[in-house]
Amino acid sequence: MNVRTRFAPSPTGFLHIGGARTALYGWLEARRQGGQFVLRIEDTDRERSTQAAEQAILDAIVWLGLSADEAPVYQTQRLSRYQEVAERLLTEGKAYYAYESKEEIAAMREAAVARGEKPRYNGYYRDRHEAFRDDPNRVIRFRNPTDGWVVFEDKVKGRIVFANSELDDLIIFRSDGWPTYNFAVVVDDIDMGITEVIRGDDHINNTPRQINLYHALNARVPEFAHLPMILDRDGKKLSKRSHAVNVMEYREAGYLPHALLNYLVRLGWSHGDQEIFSRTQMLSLFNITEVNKAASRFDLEKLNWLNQHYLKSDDPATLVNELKWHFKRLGVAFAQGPALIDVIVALRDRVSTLKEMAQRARVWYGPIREWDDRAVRKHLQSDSAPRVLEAAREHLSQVEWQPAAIQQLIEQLAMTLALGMGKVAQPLRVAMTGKQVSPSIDDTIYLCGRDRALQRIDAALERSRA
RNA sequence: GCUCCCAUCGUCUAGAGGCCCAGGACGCCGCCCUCUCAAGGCGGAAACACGAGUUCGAACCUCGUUGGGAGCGCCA
Repeated sequence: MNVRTRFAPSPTGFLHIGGARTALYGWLEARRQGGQFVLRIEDTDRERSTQAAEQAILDAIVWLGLSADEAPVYQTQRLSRYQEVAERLLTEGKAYYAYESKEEIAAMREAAVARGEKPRYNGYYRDRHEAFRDDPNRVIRFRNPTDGWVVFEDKVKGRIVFANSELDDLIIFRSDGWPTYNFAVVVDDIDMGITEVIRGDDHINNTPRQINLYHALNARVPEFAHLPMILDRDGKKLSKRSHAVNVMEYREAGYLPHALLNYLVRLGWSHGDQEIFSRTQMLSLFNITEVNKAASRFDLEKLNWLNQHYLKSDDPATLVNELKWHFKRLGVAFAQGPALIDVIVALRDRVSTLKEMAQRARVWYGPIREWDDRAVRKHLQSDSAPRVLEAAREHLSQVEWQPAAIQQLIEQLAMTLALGMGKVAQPLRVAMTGKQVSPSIDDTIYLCGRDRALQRIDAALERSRA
């Protein structure tokens, strides 16, 4: 059977990390089996849906590389279809008009709660067969079975059973003439030929109602896979407070899309002891039935590790564009300065994000922005510093401008001056960067370029005498 | 309140009755390497929520307790 999955965001905000994982799993599940992954924009909440949010979600999906196989479906463009299906249910007696006001319904709920019951609709219009009438409170409700059970085999949670007696007659068409979520989802999933519904486990409680709707429509019920939630580091629901929830904030923070994907795929799923998964490996190994049932917490430290892993192991050439993106955001004029690929190789063992890389690389593209006073005192204002700097200046003005040659020069310098490498490298390091931390000294000098390196030694000599 | 879901190191997880006095990874700690910081190498501390039951034998099966989470909208 041709497998079709979908990701169905509502355009009321950005794509958050939990949504990204849902999309990833749906994408993997469909692609692994040679099926299709499609998008549906659930924009029937016209109050809260925005064009900007929709675009932000689409952009994030593109950035992650979770491309859909077909054009997105928009619920707002399918109104006549929903009306048609609701009509059918009405004529078949499987749905009915109800005319309570919102206040009456609220009172109904309160009364139910007061009686110690679940807040539910009391079915007043269920058997009254009221005809259509032009009433601002007119809604269409689904005639849900009152007894029996709804049983389904969830692909991650296993067998789940609900008693129909726990359910009530849900509204499928609102008084404003738009369908409600549970109804639109079912009609869409049927029309789109969705075979596996993959979504957060906060939807488990909606599932029995939806299954009853499938039955009423004589449609084949798809399979369901309810994914556990992703919690923040404290085990609370993800929120702006904890850390970034917006996928695009991870790009801004310097994470690689495949690192994020690798992190997400391992959050709730595993394949033995394997931690590193390329897209291709995920595609062949992932199986939704192996996903964990329990909620998991988002751990930034592990994401950092993965991100650095890819920074270190990816072909540096493939990182050039991503680094440029971060340079632009920081306003770094990267056209004048060392080749980006050299910067990447020099820094990738030392940072865990591209943002950090871009920040640390600034010294090679512009003036030293700040001086570490401690570094200056310790390494520039030492007894040996002036000698080291002067000798280095002389030799650097002539040496072949390659890291290996520079390295050799410095080692010789240490010998000639009878100083340890620390006494030679540290003053130069502070001279080149203003700090006592940087890549290896040969790279640090090399990346400055000869002119800038010599100027910086002159400036450092000034400071060493200050 | 009612319904549903969940429960192995701090975190992500392996484990589908004996292979487990529980393995890997991140993080943490120590040592090595070293021009700084990293990276890397080596080593270490660290968990089966609790209680019954089934069984010759339980992290794995059953029941209960406790603790988390979700839902109960004319939101999705």
